[in-house]
Amino acid sequence: MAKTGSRVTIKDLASICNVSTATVSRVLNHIKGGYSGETEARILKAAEEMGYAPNPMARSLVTRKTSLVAVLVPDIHYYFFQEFFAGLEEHLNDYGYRLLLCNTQEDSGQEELFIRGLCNGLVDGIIVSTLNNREQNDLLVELDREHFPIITLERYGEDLGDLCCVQIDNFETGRMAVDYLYSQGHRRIAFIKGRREAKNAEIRYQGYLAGLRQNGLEPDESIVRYGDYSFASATKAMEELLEVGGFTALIAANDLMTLGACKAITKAGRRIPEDISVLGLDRTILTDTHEPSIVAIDFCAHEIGHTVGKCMMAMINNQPLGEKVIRQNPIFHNGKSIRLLQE
Amino acid sequence: MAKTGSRVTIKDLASICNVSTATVSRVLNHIKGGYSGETEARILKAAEEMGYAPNPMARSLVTRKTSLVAVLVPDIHYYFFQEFFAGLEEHLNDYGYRLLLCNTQEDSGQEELFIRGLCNGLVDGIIVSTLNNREQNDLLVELDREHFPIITLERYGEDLGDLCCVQIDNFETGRMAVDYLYSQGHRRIAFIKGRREAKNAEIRYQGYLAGLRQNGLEPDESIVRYGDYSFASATKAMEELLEVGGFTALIAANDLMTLGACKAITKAGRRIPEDISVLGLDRTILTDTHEPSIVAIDFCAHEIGHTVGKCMMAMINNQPLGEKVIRQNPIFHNGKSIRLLQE
DNA sequence: TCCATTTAAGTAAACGTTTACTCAAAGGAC
DNA sequence: GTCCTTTGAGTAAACGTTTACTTAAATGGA
Repeated sequence: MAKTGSRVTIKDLASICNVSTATVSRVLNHIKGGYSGETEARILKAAEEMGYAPNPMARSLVTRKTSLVAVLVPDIHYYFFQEFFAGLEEHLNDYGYRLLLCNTQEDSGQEELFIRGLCNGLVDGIIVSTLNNREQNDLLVELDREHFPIITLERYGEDLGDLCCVQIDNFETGRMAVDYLYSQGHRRIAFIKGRREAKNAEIRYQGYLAGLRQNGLEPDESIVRYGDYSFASATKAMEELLEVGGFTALIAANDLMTLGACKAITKAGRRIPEDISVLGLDRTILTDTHEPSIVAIDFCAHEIGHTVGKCMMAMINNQPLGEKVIRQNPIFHNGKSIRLLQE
Repeated sequence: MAKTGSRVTIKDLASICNVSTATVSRVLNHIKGGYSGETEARILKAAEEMGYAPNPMARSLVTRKTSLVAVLVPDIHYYFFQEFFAGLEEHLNDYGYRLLLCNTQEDSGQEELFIRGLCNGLVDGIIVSTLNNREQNDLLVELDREHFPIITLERYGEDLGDLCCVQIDNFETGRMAVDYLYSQGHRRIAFIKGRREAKNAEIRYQGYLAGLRQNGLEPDESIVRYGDYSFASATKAMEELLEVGGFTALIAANDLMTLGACKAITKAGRRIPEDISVLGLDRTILTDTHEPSIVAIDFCAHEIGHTVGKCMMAMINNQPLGEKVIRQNPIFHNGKSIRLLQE
């Protein structure tokens, strides 16, 4: 029984049970009406015994739904995308959906290739998560206009039309970081930014500035440096900052730069957090396992995954979506305790 | 032109070009013969202009191939699986294949559910990677017997039949680690093992023992401890080892335990590597970014991905596979330099 | 008893391809 | 001119479902 590979079809069941394929289909899909309880039991029993499993291709061909969703990420090595994917999968599996994972390798040419190859019937929807902002939004907007379910993550641009965009609250992230350090008594807070071109990095910096002003502190560009998100770039930036001096806390724009900064600090013989407090934007396994332990802001990637999953199911089922832009609040993460800052 | 969402079919092309669907199909699939150059050009032009894209479901229904492969991993958070997935994707994308990624969450019940749901026509093959060895191998063996393409990673058991198993050379990993430390002058080498139930952890330990004997060293159980692969377990194990003392080097069975051990060492006021040399089995981003920098053995997950991709394509195309068990040699990784130990 | 309604099905088209088979015309050898 | 082969197609079945439409029998009310 339940032979896994045997190709028993709905026709086989029909002929064995002396009914039509229509009846079998109705029973198997639990469509009410159109058959007696006796017939139902007979068909169900036969299906069970013969190990019937529906052919997803045949079904999809007629229903025009595949129960497949594609997720495009720039690079699965980023902790954020791992968390995001896990949350999304958790949500969509409940609806019988499976996920195609595609690494675009931060190349928008690749991205377009994937999208064009997937949107024509293979998947019911596409989720595009971008590392930073991308210019090439036209294709997405066009698909969206044709009512093909598309959701983007952290994508920015003037021409996004009605596209459903889910974003991290980058501004709040930066503001929140300052707030925390201020509450710990810090009055001079250095900042290591992300790439100049990165929109979200810029927004985090704006949040940092707002946080300073809100607490009556004067922004000072002499204790702000650019990095390129890499470990080494932050080490270098931190060395420069240490020469300038005059601050008691540091905010770094991502996890790798946080670690890179820490290296420069300990190398210089300063202690964390006694001499300099370090706060990382983007809590990941790297910041979690770091010694000495550091404070970090959690981007709630797992929760974002759930949110996106919910939106995607709504779009696929043609349900109203409410607002098109959803902003996920970051969570403040200090050692083992996690709490939501905004209710 | 090239309207992405419009559903132009082969029939549309046929009627516009005044040919049959068969001819269109032949042209589009580059099947030689059956049409003139003039006809070919006309059809190709129309297809381009109307933005024709074949319906993958309809095609799959008749060809019985979906160009989809499923990858089951216990948890995508493990660096090994990220690397593995990236390598596999790189390889299979070249053949027009896309990957379904499924997190089994280290639960063999989940694993079975996924497999049963996928093997009936949705994917052309399944790759099952296991964190440790699993008992429930029957389903896999049965599918394999029915010639459904299955490849397993790091799976162990008596009853694996003709299953294609790709494995890390865990034995060599342990042996190699000892060899390196011996070459650096160490004569007393401690070891933190993985879980007692884990087959691959046990094999690594056997490699460690063999490495000791091979170099004329006497194994000493007093400087061997069990961990459970977690950071905390290694910190605890290391604290115990430090009390025992009498060693100058340590080998830890994975990346998290390597970091956990380092924490205990620095907390105890000992320096790395001056007082104690640390060598990690499994090089990951965690060991890469650790300060002070540590030596680690790379499991070549990316390369394994390529190997598995090659095997999978061979199985799908009914080509001979050669040996069914493939063992991937680990690579020795010291800071930035990587070199193969065995040619 | 007669008519209307419900129940329990069956029929057949449709989804968009691929492909085995057929076939007519043209070309070439003799 | 006849026969064989090649070329350039067309025909239609098949893949395994779903579903709109039809139908016959049973049920129920008056």
